[in-house]
Amino acid sequence: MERDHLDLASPGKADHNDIYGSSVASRRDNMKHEPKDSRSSARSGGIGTSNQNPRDVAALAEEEEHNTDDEDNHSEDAQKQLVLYNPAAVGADEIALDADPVNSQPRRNSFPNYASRILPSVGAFTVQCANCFKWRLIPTKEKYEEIREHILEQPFYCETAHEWRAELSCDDPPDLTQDGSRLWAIDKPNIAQPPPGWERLLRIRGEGGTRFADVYYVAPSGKRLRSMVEVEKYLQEHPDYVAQGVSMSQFSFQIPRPLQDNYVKKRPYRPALAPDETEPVNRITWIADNGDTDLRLGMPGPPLFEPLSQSFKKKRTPSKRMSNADAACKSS
DNA sequence: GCCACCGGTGGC
DNA sequence: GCCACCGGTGGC
Repeated sequence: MERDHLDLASPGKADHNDIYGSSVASRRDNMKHEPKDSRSSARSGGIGTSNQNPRDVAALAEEEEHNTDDEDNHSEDAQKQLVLYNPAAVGADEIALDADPVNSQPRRNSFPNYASRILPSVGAFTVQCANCFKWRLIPTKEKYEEIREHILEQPFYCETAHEWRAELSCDDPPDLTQDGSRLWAIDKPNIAQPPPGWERLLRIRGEGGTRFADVYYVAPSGKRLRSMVEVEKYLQEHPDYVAQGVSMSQFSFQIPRPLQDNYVKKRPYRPALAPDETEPVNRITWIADNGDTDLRLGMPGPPLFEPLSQSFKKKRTPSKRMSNADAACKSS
């Protein structure tokens, strides 16, 4: 069941697959750090184990900015400029990938220990052809959500893209490959499209945190809801939406998973937990952008897939809030 | 005071 | 290990 995500770049091995991707873009500014490339030889553990289950959906992201005040272990992207996905930069007129002005906005967290950090955000969406396994860019978030909703029953093929790319076929080179140039995450399949007028927002957290991402639903009123409990409550308080047909089944707070193995901090072992070998149906993978400023359609990209994780590992320093966590940890 | 982002817990 | 929920907090 487990397959190597690298298979993506070498179609032909996988079985029936449909993988979506959403690309996450973030910017890096500046940098005072000397470029280093200590990680050029590093190997990603994550990639090799990622699964390419036919049910997978993937998200792709550019690397987020590093904490500029941290040690200079962020390696090599010192001089990288922030790059949001820019369709014009692709230089291919076959596809116009929407750079989502909302999701592409660089975000900064506001925590002291994350100073200057810019968070990744979704910049593009991709889906894997179930026949050739090449990744195809999806022009809009809406189209992506539409495809994702029924991906299990209606696999995606290159031909599916004819709606926006008339000539596309499996003979064409992939729109992009998992070349280590950005963060990848495998999305969940069959997530309902948000109700009309509502938006499903995916917010990528900074690396090294306890969670990879958060999903929010934004109601037409602008109200942000962050759990099924909140949605339910909101609908109860606003029966007009229910009357319009909005139902709980249209909401899902499932988040994608980073391909990069160490993107999320591991939770300390809890002996009470039963071992669980079962792999969820889907896995997510992230690729960190190594500085390229565009999604190079059809271009192979550098062969590396080294862990961006190395550059993030030491980011988090203890804080007062962590001392609480420590206390909680010890007490349990 | 709001809210976006993060941590942590409990459950599985 | 993943998921769901929600409290806390700094910046605005």
